[in-house]
Amino acid sequence: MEVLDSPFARKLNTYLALSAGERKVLSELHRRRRRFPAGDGMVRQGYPNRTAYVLAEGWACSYILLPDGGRQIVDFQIPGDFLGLRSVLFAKSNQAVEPITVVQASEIIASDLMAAFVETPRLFTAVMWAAACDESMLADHLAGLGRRHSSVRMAHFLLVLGARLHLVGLADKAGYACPLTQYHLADALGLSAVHVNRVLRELRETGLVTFQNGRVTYDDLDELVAFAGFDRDYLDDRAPHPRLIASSGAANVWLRHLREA
Amino acid sequence: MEVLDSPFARKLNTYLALSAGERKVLSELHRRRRRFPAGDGMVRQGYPNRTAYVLAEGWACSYILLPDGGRQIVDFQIPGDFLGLRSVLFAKSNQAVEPITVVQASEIIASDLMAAFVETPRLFTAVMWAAACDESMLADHLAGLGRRHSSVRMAHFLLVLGARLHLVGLADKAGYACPLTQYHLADALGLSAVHVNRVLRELRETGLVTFQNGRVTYDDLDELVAFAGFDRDYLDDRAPHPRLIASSGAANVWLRHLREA
DNA sequence: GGGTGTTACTAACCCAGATCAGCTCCCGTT
DNA sequence: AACGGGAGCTGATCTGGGTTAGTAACACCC
Repeated sequence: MEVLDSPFARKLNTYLALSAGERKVLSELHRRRRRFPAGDGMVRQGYPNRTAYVLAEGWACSYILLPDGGRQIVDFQIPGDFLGLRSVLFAKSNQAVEPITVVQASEIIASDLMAAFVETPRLFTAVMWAAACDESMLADHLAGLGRRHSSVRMAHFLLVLGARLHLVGLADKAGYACPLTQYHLADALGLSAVHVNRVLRELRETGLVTFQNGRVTYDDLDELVAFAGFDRDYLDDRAPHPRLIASSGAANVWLRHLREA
Repeated sequence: MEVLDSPFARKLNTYLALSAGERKVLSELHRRRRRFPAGDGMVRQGYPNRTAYVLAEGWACSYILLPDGGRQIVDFQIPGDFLGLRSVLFAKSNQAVEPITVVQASEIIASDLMAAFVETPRLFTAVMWAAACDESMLADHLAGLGRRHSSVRMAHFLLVLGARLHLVGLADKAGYACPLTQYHLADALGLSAVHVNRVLRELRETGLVTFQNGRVTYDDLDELVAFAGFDRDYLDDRAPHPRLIASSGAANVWLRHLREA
């Protein structure tokens, strides 16, 4: 199989096989590259911002700062993820975005995106699917914070992250490279950094996963999956509805209606 | 000011003043009414489902069932809210939806919605805005679960709910009618029902809010807002970007491009 | 080569909130 | 009138995870 030129294309391709033409259009969206050094805010909370990006390389996170100074990481962005979509739509975003490593991102201009959709309507379906998928993961994250105990929450989180990275070819059955610090995990999982350390030790000592030296290594994947109550079909079940694929995309329905009008 | 005919129209109208024609198109979407008795599942977790609804009357909630039997309520749906959008897009939804009271909902057929967008493109902007707004509230809920203590979490939650109900004319400065039980609050806020009771008592006894007999009453709104660290402009800040309004909607950009193609 | 910052890691203690085990009140059934 | 079930409410006890207060290892920089 041909190597796809960007993680974004690779991700979209997973459930909606893209034609050569569609891939070309996609790659043209990636013209305006920008580089962000690690740690510098890309989007600030409460400030207007008008650009969206697609992450090409590196990791970032979006978070909410609370009045008492605490922060809650809402999501991590990995290669292939959209970034700052909300801040284009809203006058102010309630979230801030910060690169974790050095980040390479392609600036997406709304009109370019629209034009791309027009040229290749199936891209619309694919992008909508990716967005809906993200929201579904957000709900899952929320359920973990509300109802899972720390070690299960951690185990589940590491597995979801692995599944997402797998989609863009950055993880395999053995594990994945992970630039997060224990502080990032704490802020994402609603725990203290101290407790994150305890939980990671526990998971390591019981032979489930090892989080160390910037790598996550599955020590016993089956046990880990069982312990976390992780749905093995995690991302598969979020595949677009067969009907959508069969009709070659909602965008086509849209287009047909437009032309009849 | 004229009374708008549905909560959905009323909500969309708040930030994007709708013309009479647009309102008419909207109301036509509401033709296929369905009634759901309280308690019966409308969408089941893990089952395919192909219909989306707009809630016209009553309350519902969407939740995730965890392997250990716990449940986490992800969101409450109040009149004017979309419902089951995800389950149209995905083969399976990871969430279930259940009416809390008797629910009147309008079945929305994808092609009707598309047709409506074509007739009145600004509706597209308005609906996208509402969807993005929901996602932003989801992130806020998540932050509460991760980083707010029980009483602040509760206070904040009751205020957000009030703000949402206010948008559709179901709340005023004094409070609002609320059919939720303490168990609902527990499952939404990640607490035990016992603790919910204690927190509600505390808030009542300190003279901030009273949750009783199916009503939420603000006893001291200013104090409550301060205590919860609630952003007074909560929903205002989620207004669409001025640019969107000025250009009379993203959908127009979209349409223009389509016609040039 | 010492100074300063960041991340990992640990132990001791404490508290927010869970769990358990009851209670009452209300409303709808038979 | 008796029954049952759901919702609200409360006290006693326990515990998961927070907080505080450190140490150690490794950067990077002057």
